[in-house]
Amino acid sequence: MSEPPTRWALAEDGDGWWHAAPVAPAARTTAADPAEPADRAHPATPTGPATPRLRVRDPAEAVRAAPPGTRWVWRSTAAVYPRLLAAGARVERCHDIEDCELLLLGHEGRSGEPRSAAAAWARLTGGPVPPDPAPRAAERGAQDSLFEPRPSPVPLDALLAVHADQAARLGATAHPDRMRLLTAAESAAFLVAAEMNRAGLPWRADVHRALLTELLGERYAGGGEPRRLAELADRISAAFGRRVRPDLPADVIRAFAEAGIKLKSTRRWEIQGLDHPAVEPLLAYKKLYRIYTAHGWAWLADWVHEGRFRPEFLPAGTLTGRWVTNGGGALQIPKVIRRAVVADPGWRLVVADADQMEPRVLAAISRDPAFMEVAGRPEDLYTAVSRQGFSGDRDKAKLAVLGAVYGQTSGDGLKNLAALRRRFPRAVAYVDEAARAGEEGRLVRTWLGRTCPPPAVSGDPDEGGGGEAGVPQDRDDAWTPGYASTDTRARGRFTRNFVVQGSAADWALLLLAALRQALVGMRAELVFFQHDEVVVHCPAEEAAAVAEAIGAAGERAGRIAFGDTPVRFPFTTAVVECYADAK
DNA sequence: GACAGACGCGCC
DNA sequence: AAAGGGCGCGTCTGTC
Repeated sequence: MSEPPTRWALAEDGDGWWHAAPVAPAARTTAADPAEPADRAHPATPTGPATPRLRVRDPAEAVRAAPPGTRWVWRSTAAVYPRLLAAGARVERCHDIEDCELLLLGHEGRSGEPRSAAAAWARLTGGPVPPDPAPRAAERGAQDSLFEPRPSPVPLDALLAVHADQAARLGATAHPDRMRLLTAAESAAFLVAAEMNRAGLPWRADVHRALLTELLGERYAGGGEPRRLAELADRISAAFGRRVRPDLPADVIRAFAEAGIKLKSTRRWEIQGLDHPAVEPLLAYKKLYRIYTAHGWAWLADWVHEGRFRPEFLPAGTLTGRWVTNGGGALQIPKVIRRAVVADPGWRLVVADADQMEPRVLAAISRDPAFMEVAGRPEDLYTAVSRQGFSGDRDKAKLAVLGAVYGQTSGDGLKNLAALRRRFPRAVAYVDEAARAGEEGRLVRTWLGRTCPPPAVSGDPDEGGGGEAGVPQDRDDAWTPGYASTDTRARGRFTRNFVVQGSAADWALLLLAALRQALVGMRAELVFFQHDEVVVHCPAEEAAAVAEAIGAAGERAGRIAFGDTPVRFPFTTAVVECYADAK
């Protein structure tokens, strides 16, 4: 495909009519899906009165009228695409105006400004800029958006103008090709999310219920905690010699204090070393209580219907570009509960986990020759690192790498970090520089150009805020011996991690886009995505091809995102009937 | 009763 | 052994 795809714009007018028209080539924001080179700028072709325009009741009609492969320019994929899917109108690619606006505003250092299409249009025309509608509350189980405030409609011509403006602004970014790739990939991710929301994750409520009874015991008719939780609570009380409510941290701390043990909190790691008879039942209680409240019977009733768990996936939900889900805690499903995720009869789950994704991404973005070489070997990355100055100790090597990525400040990690720095100076310097940028109030970007917003303005406004770089602050915490305040150092840890976690998220978007494309023509469906892991539900006979496609998509994503590097992006892949069997 | 923030813990 | 990144979400707790 050398010809860039046709672009059409689609807009709703507020009276139930949809308007569609081709986009003049000069206005293309471009680029690409991961598969294709960025659309190049075209000579201006004015959209004259001769341009065909569609006015239809059903947007799916417009999709069917346009050439296959058209890139759809619309306000918001999440607002439009579910309806198209329901009408059987899948699209291949899109340009999500409001997501692109968010990315551009961030890149331009204007992250606080409203990102709606209406706001973008207002900025373009000098009108009053409407604030963004409040992020909608999770509507548990609700299927209708009847009572949501509807965003003001943006006429087709306004949409076209905003699109043209975005094309120009993309061209003015630090790395236009990367930024175009990012917007295209994230637009594709919104398509994937809508399709995943529709498909749902296969979920066996009967298996889940049996699991709950096995773990937690029967529920009593009168309500209250299930049997095993009640028994554990009794044992805890017995150990303290009085009634203690294990789900009340204050009560637990008081009870330990009465036993002569001072605690700062009731976190597991603080409790588990203690010598007290309540420790064992208390830890067991915490674990089960968590399952009971977060993924118990109530959760099942709320979230699983007709054999599917349907969380609402939301790409770009975090600052770093990771996804979040709205409701259902889909990205925190405890491992033990995954027993309930079972493929349909005759179908399989292909579960693929990218191996040590973040260190590999650090290798690629830092261009550290030694680290890239290590990340290109066909073996476990930490094992490979451990041969480089860690005398084969994989755990130490892993700790050092994670310490570098997360900003470890103490413990043995620091010593290991020094060894890492000697062997892979450029890689460590890359994250160190990101941390310094954060401490000095500068902005950092991911490889493709997603930009971290400046620090929140709450509290002292003198921190970071407006790019007064170069002066590490030292205020409000005399107790720390360091050169910078707690907040400043926290900011440094955030920006340090941002460049790695965010660039990994960049890669994951490309992975999803490439995989989605590879699955066209198969019955296989993407049903789950969690940062570095995908789950595809497919007929058993497609499983091998799907596994192959995932591996290819990962390598392709690495090549498209980071260019030609030796870094590999392998997966651990399992073809299973039950999700719990994948690990 | 509604709301906000802290806590604690699940996942990556 | 101890404390570093990103989240969602349920519960508790204090406040209005």
